[in-house]
Amino acid sequence: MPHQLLKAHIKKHVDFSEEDLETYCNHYEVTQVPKKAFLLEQGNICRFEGYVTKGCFRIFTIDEEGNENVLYFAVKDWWVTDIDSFTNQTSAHLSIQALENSEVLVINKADKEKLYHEMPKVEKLFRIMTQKTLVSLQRRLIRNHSFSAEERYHHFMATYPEIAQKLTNLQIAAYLGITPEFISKIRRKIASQK
Amino acid sequence: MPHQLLKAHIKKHVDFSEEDLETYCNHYEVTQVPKKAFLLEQGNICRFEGYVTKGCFRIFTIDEEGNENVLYFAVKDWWVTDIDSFTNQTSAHLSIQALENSEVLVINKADKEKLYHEMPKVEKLFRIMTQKTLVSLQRRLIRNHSFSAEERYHHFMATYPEIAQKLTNLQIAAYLGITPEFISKIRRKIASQK
DNA sequence: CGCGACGTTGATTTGCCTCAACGATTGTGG
DNA sequence: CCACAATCGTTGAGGCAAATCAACGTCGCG
Repeated sequence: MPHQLLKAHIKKHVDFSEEDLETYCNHYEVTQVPKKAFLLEQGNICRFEGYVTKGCFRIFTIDEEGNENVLYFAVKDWWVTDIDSFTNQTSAHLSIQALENSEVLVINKADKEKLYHEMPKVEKLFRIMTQKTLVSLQRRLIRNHSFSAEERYHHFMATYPEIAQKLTNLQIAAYLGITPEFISKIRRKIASQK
Repeated sequence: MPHQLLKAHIKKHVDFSEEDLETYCNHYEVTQVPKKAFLLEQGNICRFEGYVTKGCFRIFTIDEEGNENVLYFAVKDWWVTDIDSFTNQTSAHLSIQALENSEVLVINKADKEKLYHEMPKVEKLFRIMTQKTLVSLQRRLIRNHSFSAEERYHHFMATYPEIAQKLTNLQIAAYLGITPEFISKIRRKIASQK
């Protein structure tokens, strides 16, 4: 069942035969991740690339002052990995933690390399997906420059309502780069306008 | 000569035979771009993917309030394109302008698609390069959250001294998301410390 | 030479943070 | 199942980093 989701995901991006899909997806293993468990911790080497089929993750770093910065949240149909650490097998800058009981399809480095080699279409798939991710990150960067904290909050809530409802203000704040207190003040403002 | 630069660039990332390199690079055409000329303007469709061999470009957007936000600067050995517009042939969000007399190797969409199809290694090359770009953008996003304006300025100057020397304060400010006046104040502070 | 773009500087303002105190809600062990 | 702790959300006072606005000096260029 979880593999069906992955297959549908792939078909949206590239043209795979049913046979290729089968071969490819068979290398992914279903993993249950309990709430609060870490899939990856900053400093370790990322041994997997994951595709979320259930639940929710936060992908974040902790800087020198101990502040948590959330790079993104991953729910059903999103990918989770530290790309840099996974592709180069170097120490990870990112941590990945489940915010609720979750399920992920994971593939290891050796299998992934083998598939890149044996199935050129896999290169294409990930070239396209990485490009899409890059474009959305570029837009987010520009938004961070041209929007105020309040505008970024509204944008996030409007764009990802299903994700937002799984999160605490603290987590949203760590994603937007603002304080939870300030989110509270934004909410009050909205409430008073109604 | 400009093609040699591109060849060296490719060899750094993937394993191409001399023959493959030759075939591939022959599809790139040398283009001269005079200072202040636009390679691409927001709203048009991006017909090219470019590799800079000389000069300097700014890749930016103008938001509703008329503020310019610089996504990045491209000098020798950097790529310039609006990925989203180029891959989907949709209207561009980005503008690309030469800051000095420059030279670019460009390839058009049809040739690029043909090469993706005929040479699977090209998929790999761009998958890898896009991943690297993504990682550096992720880090930049985190830096924007955890660093102050002054720290970001110092980081930029320390990381890209050769690029910085080609830029005005106004351009650096548009890249960092701060005002040119504030850069001026940072500089004064540095000067007074010596 | 004179114009326009850029850099500097100071005064003022403001968006957001910090800190601290206090409810509300959730989770947990007895 | 309740009590208590821990975590989270709210609120307000005060502070600070950086923006805004305006004026002026300077440099490169037509």
